[in-house]
Amino acid sequence: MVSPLLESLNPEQLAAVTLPHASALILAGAGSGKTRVLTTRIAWLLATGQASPLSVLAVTFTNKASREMSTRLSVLTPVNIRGMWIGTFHGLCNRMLRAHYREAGLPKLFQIMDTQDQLALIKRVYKAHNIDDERFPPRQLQALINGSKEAGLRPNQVEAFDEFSRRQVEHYALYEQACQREGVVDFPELLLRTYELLSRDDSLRQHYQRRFSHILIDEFQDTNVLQYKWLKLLAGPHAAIFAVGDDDQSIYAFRGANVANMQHFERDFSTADVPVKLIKLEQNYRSHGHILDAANALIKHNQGRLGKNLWTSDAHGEPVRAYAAPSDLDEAAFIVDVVKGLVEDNVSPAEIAVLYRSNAQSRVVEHALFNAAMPYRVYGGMRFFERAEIKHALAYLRLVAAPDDDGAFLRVVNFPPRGIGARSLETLQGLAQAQGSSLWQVASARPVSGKAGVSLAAFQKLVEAMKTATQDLGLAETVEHVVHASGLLGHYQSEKDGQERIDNLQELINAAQSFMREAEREVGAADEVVDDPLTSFLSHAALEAGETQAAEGRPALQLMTVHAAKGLEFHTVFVTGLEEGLFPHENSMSELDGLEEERRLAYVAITRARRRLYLTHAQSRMLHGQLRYNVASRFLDEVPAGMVQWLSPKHGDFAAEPEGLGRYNAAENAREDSGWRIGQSVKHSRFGLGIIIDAEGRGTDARVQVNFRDGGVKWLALEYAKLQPA
DNA sequence: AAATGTGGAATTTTT
DNA sequence: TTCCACATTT
Repeated sequence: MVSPLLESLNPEQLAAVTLPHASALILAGAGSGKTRVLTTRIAWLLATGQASPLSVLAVTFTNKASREMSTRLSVLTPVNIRGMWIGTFHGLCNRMLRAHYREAGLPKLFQIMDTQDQLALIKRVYKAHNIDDERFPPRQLQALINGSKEAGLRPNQVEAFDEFSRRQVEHYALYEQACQREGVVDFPELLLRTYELLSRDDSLRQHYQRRFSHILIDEFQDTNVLQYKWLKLLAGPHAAIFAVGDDDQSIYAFRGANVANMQHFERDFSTADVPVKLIKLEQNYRSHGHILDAANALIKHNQGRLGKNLWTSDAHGEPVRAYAAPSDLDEAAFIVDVVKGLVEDNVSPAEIAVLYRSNAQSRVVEHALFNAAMPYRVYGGMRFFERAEIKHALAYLRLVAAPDDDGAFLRVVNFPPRGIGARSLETLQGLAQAQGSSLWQVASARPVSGKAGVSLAAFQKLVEAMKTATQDLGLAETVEHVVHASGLLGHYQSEKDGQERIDNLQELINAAQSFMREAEREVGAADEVVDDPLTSFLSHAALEAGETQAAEGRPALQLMTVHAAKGLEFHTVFVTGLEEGLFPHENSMSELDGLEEERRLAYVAITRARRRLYLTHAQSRMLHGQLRYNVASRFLDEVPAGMVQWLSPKHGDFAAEPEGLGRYNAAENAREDSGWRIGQSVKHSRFGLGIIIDAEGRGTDARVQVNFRDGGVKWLALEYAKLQPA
């Protein structure tokens, strides 16, 4: 019964799956069967009787990953995986806090704030304490709060360097008071609360430590300091931690991910007699050889890797292609051309991805695709549960569940408009602040005079009526009732372009329905859901923001950032905008380890491709309303020339080939009489490689402006500067 | 309370 | 350029 499970695993995968009970670090390269190893490991533990479902805890970062793990696991094992804890860090922490809310010092119905709610709360705190939001930008405080919490620091533990940061820490403390008063928690708070709860409460900690003898973590390189501490705390003296990750795919340092956790792991989880076992999965089952060669060559330029080299038993496949476009428009046109050819060769557009470093780059490509009538889908942007109409509906639901939620109160007290203006709300907020109570309480206790007071009373009556009416209803019916009774539906019906919002509200009712169906069917939090469906649904809405777009009917070309592509794979991949300043991004240069993270990002991009890979760059690009001339990315040079087939003159040296693919405008062409032209790559004996971005003067006065890769932008007199075509 | 104007910023992002 | 938040007007 074990052997079919282990069939067709390669020796390293087999070793990882069947490791004896001890902590292990699995260095799993891109496309090396990481998820398979993780799920098979669990199935093997169950099959051999080494673990019961109750003793397994599996942690992921995204809901998608945790769903995939559950799905794949249920195929691999006959055992009912209900009872196993599989989820995201935040989901699991939420579960623990719901179960032990009293010990954690939280109200029973505490609500989870998403990032938007958090920012709104910060702004409210500012207003209540007359804090200047010019001097202290709310977003900056938000970053400080989240950064501190993710490092495990409360306000009294944050070090202040100067007057400014001292004030900021004060604001952090005020924010915490507000959270506590309103019974709301932000994302990092879920982690930190749980961590503090477990460190404080010995019997609780021991309970979980005894229970979870097997802890498995996916994407370990993405853990932050707090998550690592959390794992360390939860792993009792006898737990085996199975950490799977890839240091070369660490691309989230900017949001606190700490690759060093991988190094610390060996030190922290080795016991006196059993060292942490390290296994490398280097055989890649995704890409053809040439693609892997390029990826390996690129990532070799990084220092301080744990060290890994992907290989495949597959064919070399097609060469990696590169293309230098004169402009971003031409780059897009090139993509459209190639995609047309691929589709004719029966490659599904859904199997083709256009990757870029930043979202702003999608526009030009979208435009070209639109004009070519090619279906495409852009990932990223507004998520379902983040949409205004959805948040409004959820706010009504939150008030029904817990009326002291000021954030929810303010969001809908005058939406749809019912004549409660800013001035009456300010009075109300002043009173609440003075009495340290919620807006709801203040409004109930002291009727506000005038028309607004009447509306306010009507609003409270409305919410109370909702509560009564939905008392005995199921979740979906509750949502449906609230959507109607709140007047949201009516409001959008009378709006000219409200149809999409109405559809979304309908979709929210559907979401509630499938949420209940899911909970009844199986997995995880079922008990809590039965206990209090509404609170569970609200937590679900906060923790799982949903898809950005409904899936489209016909297959569409995939457009997304490189970050969003992590974990995915495609037949063909275009890595676009490979230009200095864009990819690697200029902002990364000033960050510690910034360039190396950009390189890892490029590595992730390349390793998404199974069969065909295009690397493109544009010599000029419209950015922030300004035409910019960029030098080709150093990453292009870091892939050895022999591995790349250039479909254009390398780095777009169009001067050497006047009949080339360039399409310069007349104004630019008119300027050239010197043998040099704008957009041309040049080499300077001292400044190195660059690109001509402007020119002026004639004859002996002629000067050109060059953007050097390493030396910035300089004006050079052609008569004296020793410029060479590069 | 909607409509219009203005200024400023514009990697990457999950929970 | 384009998007957003915020302020001012109508």
